[in-house]
Order: sequence, then C-alpha cells, then structure tokens
Amino acid sequence: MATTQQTPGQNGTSTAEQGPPGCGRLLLLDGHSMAFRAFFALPVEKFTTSTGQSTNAIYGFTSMLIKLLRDEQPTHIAVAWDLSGPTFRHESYSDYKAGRADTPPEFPAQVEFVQELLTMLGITSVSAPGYEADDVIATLTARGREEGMEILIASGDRDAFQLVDDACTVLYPGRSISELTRMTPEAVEAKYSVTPERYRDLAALVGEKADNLPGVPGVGPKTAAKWITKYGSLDELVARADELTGKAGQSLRDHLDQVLRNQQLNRLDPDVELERPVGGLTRGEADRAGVHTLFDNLEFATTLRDRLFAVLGDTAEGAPEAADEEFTVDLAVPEAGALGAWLAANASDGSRCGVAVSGTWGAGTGTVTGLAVATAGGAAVFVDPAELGPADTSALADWLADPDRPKSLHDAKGPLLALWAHGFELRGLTSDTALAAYIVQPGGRRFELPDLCRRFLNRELGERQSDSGQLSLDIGGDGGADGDHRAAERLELATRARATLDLADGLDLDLDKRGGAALLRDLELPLLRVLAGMERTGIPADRAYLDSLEQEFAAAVRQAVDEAHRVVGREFNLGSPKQLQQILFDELDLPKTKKIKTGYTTDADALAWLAARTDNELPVILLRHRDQTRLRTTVEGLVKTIAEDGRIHTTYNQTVAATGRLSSVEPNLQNIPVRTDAGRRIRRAFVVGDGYSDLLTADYSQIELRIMAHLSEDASLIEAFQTGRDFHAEIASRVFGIGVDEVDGEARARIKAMNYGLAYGLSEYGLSQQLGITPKEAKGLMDDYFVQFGGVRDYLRAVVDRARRDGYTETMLGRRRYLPDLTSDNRHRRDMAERMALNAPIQGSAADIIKVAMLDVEAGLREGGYRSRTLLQVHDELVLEVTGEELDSARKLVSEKMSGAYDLRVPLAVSVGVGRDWHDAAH
DNA sequence: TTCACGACGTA
DNA sequence: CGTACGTCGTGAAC
Repeated sequence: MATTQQTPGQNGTSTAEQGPPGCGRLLLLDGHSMAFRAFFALPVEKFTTSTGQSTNAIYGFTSMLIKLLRDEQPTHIAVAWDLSGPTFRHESYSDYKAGRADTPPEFPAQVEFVQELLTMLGITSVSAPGYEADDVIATLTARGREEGMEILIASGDRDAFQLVDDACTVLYPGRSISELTRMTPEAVEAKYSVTPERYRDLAALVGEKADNLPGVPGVGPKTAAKWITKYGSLDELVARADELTGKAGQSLRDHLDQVLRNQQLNRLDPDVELERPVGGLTRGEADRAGVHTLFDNLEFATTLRDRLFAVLGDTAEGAPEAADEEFTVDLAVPEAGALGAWLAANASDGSRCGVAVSGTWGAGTGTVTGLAVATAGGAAVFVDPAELGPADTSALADWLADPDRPKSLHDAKGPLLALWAHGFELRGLTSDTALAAYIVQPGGRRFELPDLCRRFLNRELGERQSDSGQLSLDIGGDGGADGDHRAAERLELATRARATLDLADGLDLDLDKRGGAALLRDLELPLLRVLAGMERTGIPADRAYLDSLEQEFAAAVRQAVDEAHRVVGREFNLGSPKQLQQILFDELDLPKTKKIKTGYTTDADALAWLAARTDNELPVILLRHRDQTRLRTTVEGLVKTIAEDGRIHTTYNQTVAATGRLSSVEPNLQNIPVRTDAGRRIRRAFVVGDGYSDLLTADYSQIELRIMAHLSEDASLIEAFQTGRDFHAEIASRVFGIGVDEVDGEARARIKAMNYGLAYGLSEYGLSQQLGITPKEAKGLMDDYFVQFGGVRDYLRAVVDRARRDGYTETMLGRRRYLPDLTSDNRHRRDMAERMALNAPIQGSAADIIKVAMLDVEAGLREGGYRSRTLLQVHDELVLEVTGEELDSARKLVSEKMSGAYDLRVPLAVSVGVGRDWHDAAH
C-alpha cells in the first residue's frame, strides 16, 4: 500500500496536466533533511514571530527553494518526506538511527508549515509508509532516468550520492543552505576517490554517525577508498579480506558483519510503489492568496514574497508577476577634469565594472555618443567622449585600456569597433553578456540586454529608445525638455551598464555550473577581438571589375527573359514562383513536380527534371535565368557594400548559429559562389590591397570527416586518413573491396556523397535522390559502407542516445546544444532533432577547432611582428592578406597553427594556396 | 512597411 | 525524407 500525500489540487491549469515528461529536468528534494539544514543555518532567535512561532527553517527552506526554481528551472518537481513510523531498516537493525539527539522543539511545527506552503505552491509532496524519503527519491530518480530526464536531487543526506551519474546530480548543502555543491560523478570522485556507484561501499566501511551505523574502527575515508580502488568493490574486498595486512586489515576482518549490514542498510530502494508517474510531477497552479496569508502570519518580509512570486511567474501560466527590484544606479556627472579621480575612487579596486556604450557601429567601424561605467556598489558615471577635455580623455583611455580593471560589456564587438574609431583601446574584458548567454543557450533567439535580464535575472530593463537617434518625441519642447532628455539618456545608459554587470555575475554562475566558463574566457572572448580586427580591416574589392561582371550578367538575364517571353507567347515575371507555376503546370500542362505549400515546386531540381522529361525549352531557359539573376544580384549586393576605403567590411555574428559556427552579414562573405565557373569569376573581385602582395587561403581538408573519425574511434576510418591518399577513393576501395586504382569516378562520387551525408543524418531515400539511384541501391551502399565502418554507425547512434538522455549534445570543447525535441511525440520533430543531434557535435567541434586556430594564428602573427593579417573566415577556411617578404613564413605559420589547433586521432590536414585574388589563391 | 515563402549560394 | 547559415524577390497583409 503506497500513498501520495498532499498532492496539489488538479484544477485544470495546463501546468498541472499530466503528460509525457519529455526530456525535462526533474528536481527532487529531501524535505526533512533540507528543512533541518535550514534550521541550523539560520539563528532561531532572529526568526521568531511576535506570537513566538519559530520560522528559521521555513524561511531558509523557502529561500533555498526559490533559488532552485530560479537557477535550475525544473520542469518537474517533488519533495519527499519521511513518515513517522518504522521503516524496513528498523526491522533489520533495531538500533537504526538510535541515539540521535532529540530534534529541537522548534523544528517539527515548522515542517508542517513547509508542507502547507508546498501544497499552496502546487508542488507535490511524496512519501510512503515503511520507507524513508531517500528511497522515494531513489525510486523517482530511477523512473525519471527511464524517461530520459535530467535529475537534480537536493538532499543533505550523503546516501543520495549513490544515485549520482551523468543524468543525475545531487545538490548538497554546505555551510549556508543556499550554497549547494553540485555533486556530479566527477565531484563525487574528486571528493571521495570512488565512483558514485561505489560510494555505498565506502560509506559502509567508514560508517554513518547520523544513522548510528558505526564503521570499521581505524578505517577512515582514505583507507576505505584505497581498498575499494584496489579490489574494485566491497564484495570483492570482503571476499579477499584475509589478504589485507596491518591493523586496519585485522579491524576489517573483526567487523565484517557490521560492514555488510551497513552496506545493506545504506542501499536506497528504487522500487517503492508510488501512485503518480514522474510525468505528473509538474507544478500546479499556485494559491497566491494563500501564500500571502501564510507569509503574513509568519511575518515574512516582502522581499521573500517578491522573490518567490518572481520565480512562480516565470514558469506558471499567465502574466509574469512583478519582477525583482529595479536596476538602480547613483549617477555621477563629474566636473571637467574630475573623471580620473572618479574612476580611481570608484572603479579601480580590482572588482569588475559594467560598461555600456551608446552610438552606432557596423561595417568595421563606429561612433561613440556616450559611455557609462557602473560599479557593483551602485556608483555610476556617464561621459560623452566628444565633450571631454584632454585630461579626462586620457584618464578614460587609461582606464579602458587597463587590463587590470575588469569589465563586462554586452555584445562588445560593436562598441569595441566604435571605441577603436575614437582611438580608445579596450582591455580587461572578463565577460561579454551576449556571448555568455550564447554559451548557456546557444539556440536562444534573442540576446538583447533586456531579454537577458528578464531571462537570467528575472528583472526588467526598460527598452532603449535612443538607439536609432529617432528622438522626435520632444518636438516643440523647450530647452529644459532637451536637458531632461539628455539626463534620461545618461541615466538609461548607466542603468544598462549596471544591468550588464549584474548579468555578467549571474551568467558566470551559470557558466560554472555548465562548465562553459573556459569556453567564454579562452575562446569566445578573445575571438571577439580577432573578429573585430578582421571587420575593421575588410577585404579589398575590385569595383570596376564587379561593375563589368554586373553588366555581363544583366545582359544574360535580359536575354533569358526575352527568350522565355517568346516561348510562352506573352510577358510574365520570371522571378515569381507563383506565375511560373501558373505557366508550367496550368498553361503548358507540364508534369507535376514535388508538392509544396503553395502548389508545386519550381526549384532547380524540378526544372532540370522537367527539362529532361519534356521537349519544352522553357525549363532550360528558366534555369539559365535563375543562374544569371543570382550572379547579378550577388554582384550588385557586393558593389553596394564597398566602403570608401575600397574594401568590403562584413560583420561576423558570434551568437546566431546554434552549433557554434560564425555567420557573416552585410554582406555575407561566407556564401560567395565557388562551384561553377561563372560563380568563381566573382571571387576574382576579391583582391589584395596596397602594401600587400598576395591573398593566402588555408582550409581544412575534410575536417568534419576527420572529427567523425576521431570521435567515433573507428579504426578503419582512422587508418584511411593516415594513409594520406585520396580519401574518398581510399574509402571507396575499402567499401567495394577493390584497389584504390580501380575506383572509378562514379564509385568515388557515391562514396563521397555517403561520407558527407553521414554527418547530416542522411537517409537511404535522401542518398538515393542525390545519386539518382533507387532507395534499394542506396540501402545496399549504406550496408556495404557500414560493414567496413561500423564504428561510425555505432558512434552516431550513441550520440543520439546520449543526447536523448542528457537533453543536449556537446562538442569537443564542451559547447552544448539543447535538443528538447528528441523526446517529442511528433515524429517529424523528433527525427529532425535526431539529425541535429548527430550533426551538432561534428559541425560544432569543427567550429571550435577553427576558432582555436584563429586565435593561434593571431597570436603567432602578433608575436612574430607580422604585417600580414587575417581577413576572412569561411567555416573551414581562413583568408589572409600577406606581404611578399612574409609570404613563405606566413604560409608556414598558418598551416602549422591550423593543423596544430587540436590533437586528433587523425592528422588535421590543411591546404594552403596563394594568389593575387581569392580565385587564384584557391588550390 | 512588414512578413512569410520559395529559391539558392556557401561550408 | 540532409546539417548550419543569409539574402533576394514576390506578393499578401498591414
């Protein structure tokens, strides 16, 4: 007979609905142990109401609960409680938990309040007669694990450590109740020198005083860990106890029964009968009025309520409750010449400051119209660099450039470009809140400062209105209004600086939890500066040549248009898929192509198919029109972005690609044509600039396949790379069982498609489509492939399985991608998520590696005093501008830094080319 | 003016 | 029925 107690009312809110748990986060609390910890963490005499009711445990527990809800964002939650009666442990050991000091008289009544509060909050309390809370937690952990959930256990009982694994972390309270140590498998092992699996064995040897389970006298954690490591397990140790020497060994032999009993008793039972499946442990709707009444009676301050309602509002339905306190600053406007003194007094003690910059930036440059610095203490200052005298300018420049004045900015690359344009240097950046948030949530849609404040701090930051300078609201206002406006702008910027600081601190905690701190500090932050440098430098473009190309392509477009009109017999818009469908499928009655939302597709594949199937010459003309139009618009777009210095300054986005790649905008220089002859002619427009002799391109050969070989450890694939021969031919020879020389073009092409398709989750159908073979033939090809390279298939499957369990994938540098859809009920979404899961570690690791390479190349160039510099990154390729005398050494440097960026199980091959333009530099 | 869509370029 | 992006033109909605 099992019971579930005090379940919150199922009153029809969506959050209380039962459903598949998905890959949620399940938070389990040991109610009694956490309340008990809270009781001792806070002085009872300071938490007593006017009527004499003690509240320290309630306050501490609530505070800890808020923190957990806010920081961990569990999708499911339950609190486990001991019942008062005897448990199976008492039955097998009558002295279990005997000799415990009596619980303090102020404690039990508080437990009832805590349980009442939980009911009001819609949080399920669970207990079972004859079992302890720990057993309930073990059971829920096991079930959550089966559902692929991530599990967090907040418990002050070390027995819970035996439940820790990759999917389950114990949050163990330290000195203060809100300081929870994350006991991951690594943490357990670091602390006790045994795996979580073996923690029980250790505890059995050492004993647990709180449970009145004495250990082996003379055996402490050190000896116990040594024995367990040596013998592998307690069972093995006991079996071979006679081999042990010394006093400790004798002591163990004398207490064998006791040790085995301890081991029996400290085992948590994962098979407790419980009514409610873990999927039903979502939080119900909170009884807000009830909470207010309860807190009134307990005389709790408004701050605790506000914090509580802030986290409730975040995850519950409906409008969010009032957020936490506003960001406040005490804004100073120093007298002329006093900026240095202000900075020395407020921003020079070594603690981090938030910095916010207003102005405009893009295309490798910018303008600063204002700069604010805010300190943790709330002091802030605003300056307009244009209005500063020489002394203040110098003080500001020194402070900004000082690496020992730690700073956080939001999306610092743009401000950095603007500061550079004013002659300022910026050093000491210890956080960029946009980059930090990107590492925490790489799939995040918005990384604007107000969004991040709401998401990570639960605080509102007013949207900035002064961004575009369209401040026409005070038309007709008097001079005073203008002054007010200026003051408001200053305050707003200072507030942003303060928010950036608070946010950076909050995100640092998050990053530490997820192991993302190094990724920010060692990779993304330094890369930001490298990217800013590349943007500022830009790549020279030959405008006259582009103009002539445009003319040529435009003429070809006109000709195609004329021909198409002639064939159809009337004018129409070739650029309109809608009109094309009308003509092709209605008027000409050509065979139907693949269905899309708006009818039938007219894409290139379909047009080629039509051209082959019919005598009509229109599809061919349309294809040519598409090609030429595309080339023309590409050229037009490039010409428009050539800056006054004759160079094109793209902007790299560091926070948009969910896999960790960069992207390039305005213009996108990562999709300049290269596959066709006509397309490659566009690349000739990217040339070398004055003072330089050549462009140098260096790209990784088959980096994603090499990463796949490394990660899968497939011996055959690794070997194929180590031969250093034509890789696709090498693989083809192994798959088809023929000599490399016998591999013909078609066999090689098929294997090449297969090789690349692997990392995308290519299906048999997809492969057949691409190669123009039947799905059956495609299946045969895949089967043959995996006979030779089974390790790759095993790896890809393991990646998806692991991601389903963890809820995320990870790259070689620990960059995560969260994929909640892996457990979706919708097959399409699930399949899609699976393909993302197997691609993300591969594409993402490649992105990690080239980012490392960019930093290494940059450092090498700087240390060697080079003038040569990096201009572009195109995912697996770097383009540099080099001088004649540096050509040879730069070629060597780039090649070495790129291939040495990461140590793989296969060589990281890099090929380098040099030429006067981007096309000639290709190889 | 803004948006979704189809189409298509790159890695 | 292949991942990750950005950009363009169209045509409808606003």
